[in-house]
Amino acid sequence: MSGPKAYYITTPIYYVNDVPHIGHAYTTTACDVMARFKRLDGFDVMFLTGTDEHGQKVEKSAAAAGLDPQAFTDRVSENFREMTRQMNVSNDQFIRTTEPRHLKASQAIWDAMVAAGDIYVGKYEGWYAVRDEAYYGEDELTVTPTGKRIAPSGAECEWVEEPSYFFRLSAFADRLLAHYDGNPDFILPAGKRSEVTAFVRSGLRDLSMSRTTFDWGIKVPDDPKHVMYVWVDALTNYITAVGYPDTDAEAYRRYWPADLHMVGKDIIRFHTVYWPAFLMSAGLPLPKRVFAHGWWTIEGQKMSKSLGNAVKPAELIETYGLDQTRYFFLREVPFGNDGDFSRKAMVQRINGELANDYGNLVQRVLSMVAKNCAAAVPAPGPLAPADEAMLGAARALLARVRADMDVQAFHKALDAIWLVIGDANRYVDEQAPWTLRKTDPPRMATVLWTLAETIRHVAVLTQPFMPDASAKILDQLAVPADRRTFTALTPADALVGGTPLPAPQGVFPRLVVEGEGAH
RNA sequence: GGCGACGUAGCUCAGCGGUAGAGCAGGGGAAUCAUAAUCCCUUGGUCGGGGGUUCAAAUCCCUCCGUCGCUACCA
Repeated sequence: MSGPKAYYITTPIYYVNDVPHIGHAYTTTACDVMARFKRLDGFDVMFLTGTDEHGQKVEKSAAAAGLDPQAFTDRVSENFREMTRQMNVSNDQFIRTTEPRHLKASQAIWDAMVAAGDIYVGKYEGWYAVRDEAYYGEDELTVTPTGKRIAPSGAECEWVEEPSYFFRLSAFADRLLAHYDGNPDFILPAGKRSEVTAFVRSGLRDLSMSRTTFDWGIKVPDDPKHVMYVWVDALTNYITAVGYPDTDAEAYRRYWPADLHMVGKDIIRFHTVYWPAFLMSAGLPLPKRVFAHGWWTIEGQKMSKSLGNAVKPAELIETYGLDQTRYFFLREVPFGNDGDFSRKAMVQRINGELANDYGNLVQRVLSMVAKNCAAAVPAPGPLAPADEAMLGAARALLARVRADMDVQAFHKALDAIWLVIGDANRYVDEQAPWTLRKTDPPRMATVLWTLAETIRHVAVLTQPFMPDASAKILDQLAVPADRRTFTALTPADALVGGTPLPAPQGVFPRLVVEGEGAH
């Protein structure tokens, strides 16, 4: 008994010290679209997101807030849960690295790496700025005439040594390179794979894996003075969530290795070098893919704390609408590239593509049906070549979109869908059902049915991107709730003439822009 | 410095050996079912500069200019 194929997708766990912004919402939304797509395509999906709650910064922030770290993280972790709700994200689990199960998993993978002989005791040394509580590289420092080392922040540094456990990362370079080579889609997009490969090829140094300078973290087994390097802890969340260290657990056997770790481009090394090396050491299978997406600029400017221009997801939803925002995220930029978020681009996408192309297509068709077909699905007569062509385009869409989604080419998937929407608008004009109404009503019914059936295909396929709006459209076509998966995209599930339809309602309102006004 | 990517119409980009493409923006027209939405036509580029290979180069090679990324332990 194999059942449906499993698909396990993860967001990074977000560092609770941050306030959720457009970047977090973007990553999570992309995963959500992927997860929804796979579910509709018949996969048994496990979709994980969560928060990373350990580390020195959190410890400090908690102290500054007058809370103990656990109480502090309990509070701020909620910000990210709230974001997933706001973005209508369908995650199956929300993991927190302060959960007991995660302590257990982290210590277990540590023990496994120790057992493999890949962890040893050494000392971590470097130029340390007490004021910043951070180490700096030699090349980052400026030396004063008196020989003092000054960090970029202006803090004075001193040479510090602390005992530390190390991971024998240097021993894994060849195996990592072999893995990249044998699995060309392990790191996407391809440009990122080249960077990582170049980095690994240049030689790997062993990795300091523990700290003794703060407490807020997972203790090293049998040596509680040491707290694990936060990335050991953080990365392990992906297997904690499926039951590790119980590798016989149902979820572990079903979902691990993960199909896709989605990450921002800033954390690609942790996911494509360290994490695979940890897993190799522990004797666990590697995830199938790590996809590194790009960053958003805001109105052409980098997001930064000093500029205070971070965009909050809630504001986007409030201003533009939830599905509109989700659509924009995945349509505006080739997935993997950096992109710019601007009000102008947002309005252009919403009005041009959602309101005018898609929304208006649905509206013009459904209102003709409502007025001229007794508020029921029209009954088609014999299909003309133009009708067959229209339906052929709609039915060919799934295969096209699936191929694009398989490589996270969200923008291409949407592009393909919009080509059919364009075909449909063209078909309306060519067939001119408003003329057929007077000259050939049965033919009008066939045309309107063809259009409704085309829209059914489109709406089923836009569900992962815009769940609510797509549902409204499918509601207006009276498509039963259990006939909305991709298995229904066949002639056997085509709209049936005579099915009563509700009154049509607009789905994507136009945004009225200042200065545009009504003419 | 090293490695790499990119530079194509006003904007965003596709094309990656066979005499330049899309979307949006701009201009003209058609239609009137529809959220004044739609459809058709159209203006616009010596494909960063120079050199080379080839019957033929945005497309391959060299070089120059410009932009950007990576070049490890804050997460």
